[in-house]
Amino acid sequence: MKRNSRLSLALHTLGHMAVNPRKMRTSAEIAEHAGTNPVVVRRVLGKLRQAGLLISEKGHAGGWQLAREPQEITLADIYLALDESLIATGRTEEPSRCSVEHALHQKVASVMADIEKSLIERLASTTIAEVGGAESGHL
Amino acid sequence: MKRNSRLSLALHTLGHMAVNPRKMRTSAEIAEHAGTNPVVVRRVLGKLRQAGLLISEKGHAGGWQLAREPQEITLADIYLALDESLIATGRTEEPSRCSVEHALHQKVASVMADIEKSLIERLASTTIAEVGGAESGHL
DNA sequence: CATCACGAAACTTAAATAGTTACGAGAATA
DNA sequence: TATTCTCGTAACTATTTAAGTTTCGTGATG
Ligand code: FES
Ligand code: FES
Repeated sequence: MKRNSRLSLALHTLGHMAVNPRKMRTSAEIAEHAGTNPVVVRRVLGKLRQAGLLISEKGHAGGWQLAREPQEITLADIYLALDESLIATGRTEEPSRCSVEHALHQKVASVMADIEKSLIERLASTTIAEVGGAESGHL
Repeated sequence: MKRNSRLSLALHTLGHMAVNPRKMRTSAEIAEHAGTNPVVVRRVLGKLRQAGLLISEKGHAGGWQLAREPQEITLADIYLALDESLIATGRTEEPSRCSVEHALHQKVASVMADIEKSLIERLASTTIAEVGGAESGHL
């Protein structure tokens, strides 16, 4: 697994959960499907839990589950829960003494903000129920 | 200097060039202003030269210069010349056997493609002449 | 022909991310 | 109550990517 895999992992996992929302999944199971490590899974899903998308329980019958109906969870919810903006705008800049740099940064930051907003709108139009759709896979 | 600084460096440099298009700048001068290394500057500007935005010349009076008028160079030109998509869509995926993953990837890739197109349109609406604008800075 | 600048290759350093190990806490089961 | 299962978290290692550096060759100028 490579870079920026957190979003992929989250989307994939919740896509499967949408197919079978009642099933309790352990991080070990999920990790095996995703070809990664249980701890990595817990790290990523932990953020989704913080955002109120997932519920986790400890102990014997423990594991992970959707916190609400699949129709009520959009791709934007997942994207925002991870707060790792795909739109990388250079970096956080200190106040530059150079006016050209400053003007540029203003312009680019403004464009990027619009673009991210538009990205979120697009993602918000699809739920995990739709994308997990007609599926009877092995997870 | 950190990550994804190539675009920043390119924009900043061309912004200054737009203010004073006749001046020949050496990579050493540019590097000093940008707080980086001449070789890094040549690497980045080299891509802009390949894209036909800049001209470089060797020798005594050598250095870098705009290949055309500042009014004819947009931020999109620069972005595209570097071809380092800010929109990181997970990664190049091998054909996945998992239909959920496949559906997800299709959806996300489609959204990302739209978003990038829209980003380029936005960037194309500003030229470096505009952003370098009313400037008499020290470069 | 000496100098200056780019071009490019090779290498080193630094940062970010994923992966791993390890252990504690809570919940169900026996 | 003891055992077992699973999450939560911290600390560490490994991998990957980008930036920075060194070095040498080439062409142009004076
Ligand atoms: S991974 Fe999507 S199915 Fe097992
Ligand atoms: S850096 Fe923009 S002015 Fe020197």
